[in-house]
Amino acid sequence: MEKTGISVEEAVPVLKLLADRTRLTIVLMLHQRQCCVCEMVDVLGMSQPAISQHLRKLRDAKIVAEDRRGQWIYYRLNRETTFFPFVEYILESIQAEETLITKMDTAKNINQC
Amino acid sequence: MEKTGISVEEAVPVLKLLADRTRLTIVLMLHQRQCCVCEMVDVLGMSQPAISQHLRKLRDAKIVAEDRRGQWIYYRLNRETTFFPFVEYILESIQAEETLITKMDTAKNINQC
DNA sequence: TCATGATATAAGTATTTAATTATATAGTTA
DNA sequence: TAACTATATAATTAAATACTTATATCATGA
Repeated sequence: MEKTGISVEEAVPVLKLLADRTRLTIVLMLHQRQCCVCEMVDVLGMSQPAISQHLRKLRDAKIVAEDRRGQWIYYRLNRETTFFPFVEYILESIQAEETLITKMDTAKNINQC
Repeated sequence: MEKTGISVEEAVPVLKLLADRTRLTIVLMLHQRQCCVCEMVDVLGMSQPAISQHLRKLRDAKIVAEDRRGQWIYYRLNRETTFFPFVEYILESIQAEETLITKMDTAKNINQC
């Protein structure tokens, strides 16, 4: 059992951000592959501002990072933090619903991003 | 990397409960050994009702369990849940402050529980 | 049985949070 | 440059949350 060894102070804000169904699903999606916002909107069936606001929190906390490519902004997990192994293990402990991948593929086809 | 394989629905409420400094410290204490409420009050320097209310939430979610022994109620981690391995790994990923164990010992001496 | 100590519950409150709607910004293409 | 698409931000609001203080419960021991 490998330890990531982060402090309570470091762990709490990370756990807070993962402890929301919408954000947890977002990071689970990003654990599969990078995604642009429109895909998340489709998959999660939620308003675009809601998704953007969740992404801002995740970005501020450095859990995710963005890459702009033309019109689209692709999000990905930020692997450059001390707590990334902690986040990664949590994500790997969670079984994404079967439908998540299906929905991600569908979203990718609907949007041309 | 062994997977605990819990669902998003199962993970979110567990993460919500762990995503609080006080509760996370409580479960970190219980990961060391069982404790009674008065020890937690001492270690965390918080009011007894505040601790009791956190414990109720943790108990309702089956993250912890209680054993009454006379006047004292000892709490411990509840190992009988599907999500226990998930909780355990999170706790093992977090370095408890050096002072925590010291404080736990001191509390144990101050109270006769 | 009465006083005491340990813990739980209730009621109230201030803060945080996650949504919504409306609007702004920024890149793309005609 | 104008229209369009993708994304972000702002303002607002309802709900959830983590305390506080006051009180109740429950076991123990005089």
